[in-house]
Amino acid sequence: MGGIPWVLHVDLDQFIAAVEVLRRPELAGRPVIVGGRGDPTERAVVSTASYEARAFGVGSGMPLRIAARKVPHAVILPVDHEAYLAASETVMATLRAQPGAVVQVLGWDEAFVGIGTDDPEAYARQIQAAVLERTRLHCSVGIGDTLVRAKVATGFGKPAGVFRLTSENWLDVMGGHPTRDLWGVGARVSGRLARLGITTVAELAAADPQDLVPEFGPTMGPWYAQLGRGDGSRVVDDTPWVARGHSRETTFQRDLTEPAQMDDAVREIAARVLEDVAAEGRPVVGLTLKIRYAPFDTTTHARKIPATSDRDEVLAVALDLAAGIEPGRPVRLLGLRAEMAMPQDARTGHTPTRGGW
DNA sequence: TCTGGGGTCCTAGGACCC
DNA sequence: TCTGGGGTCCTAGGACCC
Repeated sequence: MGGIPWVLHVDLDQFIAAVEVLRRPELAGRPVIVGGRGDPTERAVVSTASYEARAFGVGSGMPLRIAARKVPHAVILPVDHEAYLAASETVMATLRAQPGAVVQVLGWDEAFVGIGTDDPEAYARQIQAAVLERTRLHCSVGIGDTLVRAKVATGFGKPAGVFRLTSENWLDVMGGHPTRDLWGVGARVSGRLARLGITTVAELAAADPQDLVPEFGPTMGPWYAQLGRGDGSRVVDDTPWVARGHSRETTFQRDLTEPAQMDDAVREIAARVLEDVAAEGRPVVGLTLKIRYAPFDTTTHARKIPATSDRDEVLAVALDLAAGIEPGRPVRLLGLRAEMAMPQDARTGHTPTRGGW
């Protein structure tokens, strides 16, 4: 494949809501909210809202209860992981089928596509058409000369558009934006940057990386400065992802108060984690129990263990960690994460790090 | 606005070792 | 018996993303 190397970032538009509307065409044009088990009286949050629902101020992460209050006539649906996974796999297969494409999956509804071409816009339109034809789903495409610029560009293309962001126009387009609009800068970090007198992308781009070290450390400080410039890796890496671990957690509809209930919950969660781990055929090397006490006070207890694939051994450690739950405090959530041994080739191979981007 | 679930990575501080 | 300086491993917590 000839031409200049480009990074494309493909992002499905309102993915989850779109999948739901596809199988229930009568919902088209209506405010659709997907979250939890679809019951707004339960403890749950919004996974995705359709554009019609977003117009009422509903967004992902919002408690379902609040969303339902804001849009009383909304259609509220339960999360259906299988359906989204199936749709996602079709989308990713379509991307991989594009001539010359190197595909790096980022999640259910987004991926980087590396391609050598002299007309990235035409290639992007071709991708959109192929995805639409195969799945009836619309996507937006960001074009960039780095991963970061491609990822940020997509936001300007939504919905169903294409936008190009390179070193040429990065500061013109992004310079005046708050640092929060960068991929990897959240509410906390943007606040800490603001205390250093840095509120815009242009200011972050102009910052001396070394000046950020005292606040953010030797890895993250320079990384944020680089992010401000939009610089970083240009390499789309299609190495299959190897999970570091698997976890399950449950927010109880009513807080648990009895130790026996908590032990039962840990057994149940551990069984599900072990199922996920067994599917990988790799031994467990560490466990982390997550406890959220009412009202919302979260802590973790972790332990490294000698590599084992024995379910009873893992369960015994999980229960031992659970013995550290403070007696007398109502528990809102319990979670368990199992860390797995990395396969030999993955350990020696390329491992993506935040600093590396 | 009473706040999910599944991930990843970074940092700080203590233990321990030489 | 006023106390160094690395290095590594471990745990807890924080931050971010979709």
